[in-house]
Amino acid sequence: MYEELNDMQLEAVKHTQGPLLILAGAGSGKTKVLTSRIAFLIENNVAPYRILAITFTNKAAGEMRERVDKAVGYGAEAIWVATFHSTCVRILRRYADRIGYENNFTIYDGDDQKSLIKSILKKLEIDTKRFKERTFMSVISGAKDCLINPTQYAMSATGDYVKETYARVYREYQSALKKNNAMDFDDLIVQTVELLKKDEQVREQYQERFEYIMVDEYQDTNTAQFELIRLFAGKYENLCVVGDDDQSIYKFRGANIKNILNFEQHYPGAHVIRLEQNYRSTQNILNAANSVIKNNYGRKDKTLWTDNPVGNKVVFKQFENGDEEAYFVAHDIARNIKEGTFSYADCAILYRTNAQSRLFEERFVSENIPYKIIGGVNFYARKEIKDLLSYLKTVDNARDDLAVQRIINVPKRGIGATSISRVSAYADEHGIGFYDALKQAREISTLGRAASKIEPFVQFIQVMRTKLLSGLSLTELLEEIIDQTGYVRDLEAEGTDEALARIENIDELMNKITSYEEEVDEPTLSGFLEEVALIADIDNLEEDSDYVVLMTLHSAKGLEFPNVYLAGLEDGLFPSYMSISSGDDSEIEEERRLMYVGITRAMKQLTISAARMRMIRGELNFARVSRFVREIDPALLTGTINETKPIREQSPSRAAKNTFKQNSYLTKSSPAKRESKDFGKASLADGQLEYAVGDRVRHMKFGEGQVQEIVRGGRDFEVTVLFDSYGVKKMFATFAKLKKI
DNA sequence: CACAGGTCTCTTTTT
DNA sequence: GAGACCTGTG
Repeated sequence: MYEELNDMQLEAVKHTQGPLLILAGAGSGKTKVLTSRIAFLIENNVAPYRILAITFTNKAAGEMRERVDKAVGYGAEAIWVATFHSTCVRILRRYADRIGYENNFTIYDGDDQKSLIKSILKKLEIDTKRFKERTFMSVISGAKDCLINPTQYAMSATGDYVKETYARVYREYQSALKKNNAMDFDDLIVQTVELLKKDEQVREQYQERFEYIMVDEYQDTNTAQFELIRLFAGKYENLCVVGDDDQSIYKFRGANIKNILNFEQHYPGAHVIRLEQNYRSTQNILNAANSVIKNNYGRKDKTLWTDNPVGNKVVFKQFENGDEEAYFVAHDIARNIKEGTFSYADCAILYRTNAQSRLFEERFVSENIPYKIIGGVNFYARKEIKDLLSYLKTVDNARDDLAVQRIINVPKRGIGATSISRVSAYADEHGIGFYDALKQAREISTLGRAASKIEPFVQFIQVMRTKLLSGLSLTELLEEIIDQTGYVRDLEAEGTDEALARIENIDELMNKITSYEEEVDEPTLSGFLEEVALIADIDNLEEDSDYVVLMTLHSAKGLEFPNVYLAGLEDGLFPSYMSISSGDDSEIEEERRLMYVGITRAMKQLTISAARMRMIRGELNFARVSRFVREIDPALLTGTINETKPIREQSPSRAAKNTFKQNSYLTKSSPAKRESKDFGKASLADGQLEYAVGDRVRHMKFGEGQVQEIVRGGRDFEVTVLFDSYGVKKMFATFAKLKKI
């Protein structure tokens, strides 16, 4: 197998001792190197169980597992191939009791975190108008990514009211987690680090065990993960990390690009190998990627090249709006299928935001193109799935207060918010869990008659437990729950498309639990719940089915497709408005890396598209073609960028005018129409607002601009403003809070 | 306590 | 345009 490797790859495979940094450009065969390296280690008599290979996604782990199994054969199953999170879960399931948790702790997903925070804000009487849950979540997550605990955070926050509030919530949040015997995603890493630092015995055990460590996508590690790896590798330091600083796209999640840029400082004497030959893309595609990424500063110097054919030029298309864009992509795919150039599964549509998937989905449905959307709402985050999982969790151990509270009134049992908070208060008072308090419902004096409504619920859970203990299978248990609660029956009665989709999801859950029972030697309810807790949508991408895949650029990292469409290449969407308005070049650079990732997913054909107008959050936005498209060497592109002038000088296209008409927007040049439509009220409107057509105004976000038109809408005035820096925006007067200047 | 209807806000990106 | 939140009614 080694003869397939080029010199650099071979060197990386054979360099097994000491720290090694492999800078692997996109499509340079890094997975092949990693798997070959594992095979090589084993051939050289390294015990399989002393090898650890860490990835970010289950999909990547699964892929590597498969390839390792193939390359190694006997003993491969002993190699530890896993994601950061599942690695940590595995360790914590054994030793969490040494840091004050029980080993059967539950794992909270984003939804759970959110509701926990919500209840904390209520408890601390924090004004949710001024402070948003989201902010707390990201502050806490950010702190954890950097291994800052509540006490440390509080110390750095003194004197700053806002930060002190964050600190209070963080502290409360963390102690609530502990009380619930729960960890959030970040905790899985943080607590493992904590465990390894505190407990010498555990640390030494794993340091001894992990003689050889490999980390994939190293550019995306955050400080906590860096520390985790450092601890793991503490004894042998046979640490091989693979990454590409040009593909670092998770800064918002705490990824610290310095981990890879400064690897040689962290590990003096580290050997560095560059993999610069690309085996994936055509020359045109690769050159397009190179011409974009070279605009970034502070990169590790490298130039990707390929022996592959030159290939077709990159196609650039510009459309009036998002509908037309989706229409084109659908028909382009249909054409490729018809001509036999590509199969559906060869095609992928990549975009910056999940919201963009909708237009494509609608179009694909009407054109009968099979598709699959990855991401958006995770399967296991869907309401119906979370409800049923909450039942399972409650039957399993009921330690998860959130799960119990979620389902206590699903279906309706007449137990409302008031009763729940009374039970909660009682539980707090007596230092017991929520479910235990439910069991004693009769003792809770404040409940009154509501107690009688709670009893059947508790009874139901207890019966399920008994049945499970007496040998009911997991599939049967779930069936019983669905049956007894009437969950599916209610949905059937509803009969809407949405309800039917939910039933399909429930069927899917049944399939998953059944296949879990078939695949695992000793299936347990806890085991199933645990497996499910760490699954992301991308992991469910099935290779053998034939459908077009739609996903965000972030989800696409690590994947490749013969025919790729990059959609929505507009300034303000990609790069995002946030990154442009931050004025921080490093944010644009991160977006540019995302563009680089997107381009390099394509093997044979790449199509880039943009729309002049797009509805974003109910607002019609005009945008110029993304700066990233301009950065591509024009010699590599077909199609021209039809927009050399800034947006403010261009008149709306025909299609744009049509849209205006549909939305009853009138052009400035036809006051007569406005009169007839609004019976002269428009001029009254101009008088009521402090500004009129032609005035200069200021907007909080968009800065200064000129009012183009004011039209009376349903209950408000719709104002169209030409902003100096952001082009034309339409907005409601009460919402926009424009100030005349 | 449940439900319907209205209002307000808003996300890039996710393990 | 969707989802969370609030309010009023039965």
